[in-house]
Amino acid sequence: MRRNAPKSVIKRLPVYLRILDNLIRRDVEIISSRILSEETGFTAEQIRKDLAFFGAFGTRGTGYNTSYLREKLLRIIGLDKQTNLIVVGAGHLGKALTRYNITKNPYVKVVGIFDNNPNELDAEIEGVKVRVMEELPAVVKEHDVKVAMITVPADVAQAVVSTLVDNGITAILNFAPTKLKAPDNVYVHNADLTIELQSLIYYSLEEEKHNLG
Amino acid sequence: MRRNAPKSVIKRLPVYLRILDNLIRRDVEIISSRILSEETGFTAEQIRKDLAFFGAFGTRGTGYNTSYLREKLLRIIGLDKQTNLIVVGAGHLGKALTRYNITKNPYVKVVGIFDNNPNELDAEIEGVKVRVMEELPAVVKEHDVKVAMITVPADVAQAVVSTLVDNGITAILNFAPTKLKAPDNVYVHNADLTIELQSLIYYSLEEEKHNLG
DNA sequence: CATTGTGAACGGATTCACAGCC
DNA sequence: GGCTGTGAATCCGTTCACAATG
Repeated sequence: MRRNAPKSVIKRLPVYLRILDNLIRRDVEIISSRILSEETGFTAEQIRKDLAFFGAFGTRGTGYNTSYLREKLLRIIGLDKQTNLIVVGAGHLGKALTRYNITKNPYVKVVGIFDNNPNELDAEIEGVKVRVMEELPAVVKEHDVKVAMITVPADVAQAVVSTLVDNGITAILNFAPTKLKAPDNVYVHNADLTIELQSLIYYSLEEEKHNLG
Repeated sequence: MRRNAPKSVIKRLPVYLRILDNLIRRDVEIISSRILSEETGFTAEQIRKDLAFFGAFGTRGTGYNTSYLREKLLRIIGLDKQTNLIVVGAGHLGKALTRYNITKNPYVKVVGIFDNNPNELDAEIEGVKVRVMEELPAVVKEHDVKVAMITVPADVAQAVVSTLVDNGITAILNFAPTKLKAPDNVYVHNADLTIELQSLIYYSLEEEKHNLG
């Protein structure tokens, strides 16, 4: 196996994939790093370096075959086979995320939604029933789930993480506004909307200053 | 005015702010960078550098006064005065985000939600009525809105951006899975959940490999 | 003497410049 | 000739080490 891929590279791969999907839909068969650069906003060199990190996928003088590159990227990201995931927290955000990724992503399937609030129980979201936390281990086992999204309140998020880790989850997308502790062999990514929004406010004021000055 | 703050620093400020809020709630008056480091997972040096970028807020030998530092951070981020924002796209995600930030964030207020889907119109989310796009300019003007969140489908997102820019919006949080073009004096931040989820899948497989090997 | 604030060293990611190849 | 692939140079953020100071 090669050395670990930089995080920055991994975050760009899904962008390439999406653009390739669009290109293929429009029957474009070959694409250059320069055009990809225009579509993504990343530099052409950066795109070539990103792709070259995983292998030589292009043809010098010509460009990249869109279908071939797409296959490679699907493989690299792990989207060449079905990924099952669970959502913990069936509030508004949890429901929206469930609908979002079921409808937008053919490679990824939500196989369980969990919440201990009795108001949410037995609701069905896109055909997936909301279950109590006690049923989590069985669902995770049955569908060999490794990936979870957390949309519970901050004060219970850490307890949820422990449960997830105990049940063999290896990657967690955390929407709860709190720092989570997890073992080294579990990858936690924070997608904290409060932080995004507050940074945005900072930049809105920067722009305003700049536009005035 | 000082040089531009690195993006990485700006993304950490809201984290500090949240922890300070917690500390103040627990009547903690002084905090060291070492303790902040434990709470955030960032290194103590990094925290000191981040804060020092904006000024000398601490006391050598003692630490940082929590209330004082909180005030400073609120000021720096721009949360010392009310920020009004609008949400474009009243689908599940748009509604969830509206509820999320209204309930979680006292400094920030959603003053308008817009959608041209007649099914969504006249619905009320946390007391805010869903309006047609035609009403956007009036609402933006009335509440001096500079910040917008976009949760419309990818194929209409660029048109929405144009409308927003024309109406004086200077910062956009984009949840639509597409790259948006905007003038230099408008800050666009992509919060693309597809990308987050796909990167997560990559890491879940990395962890799995690592745990096996 | 504990802790901040900071110049210097380091490291990782991006950009440059060009060699390699169709 | 045109575009990929890549070593070298550069840039930028983090870490280190320590001087400054209440």
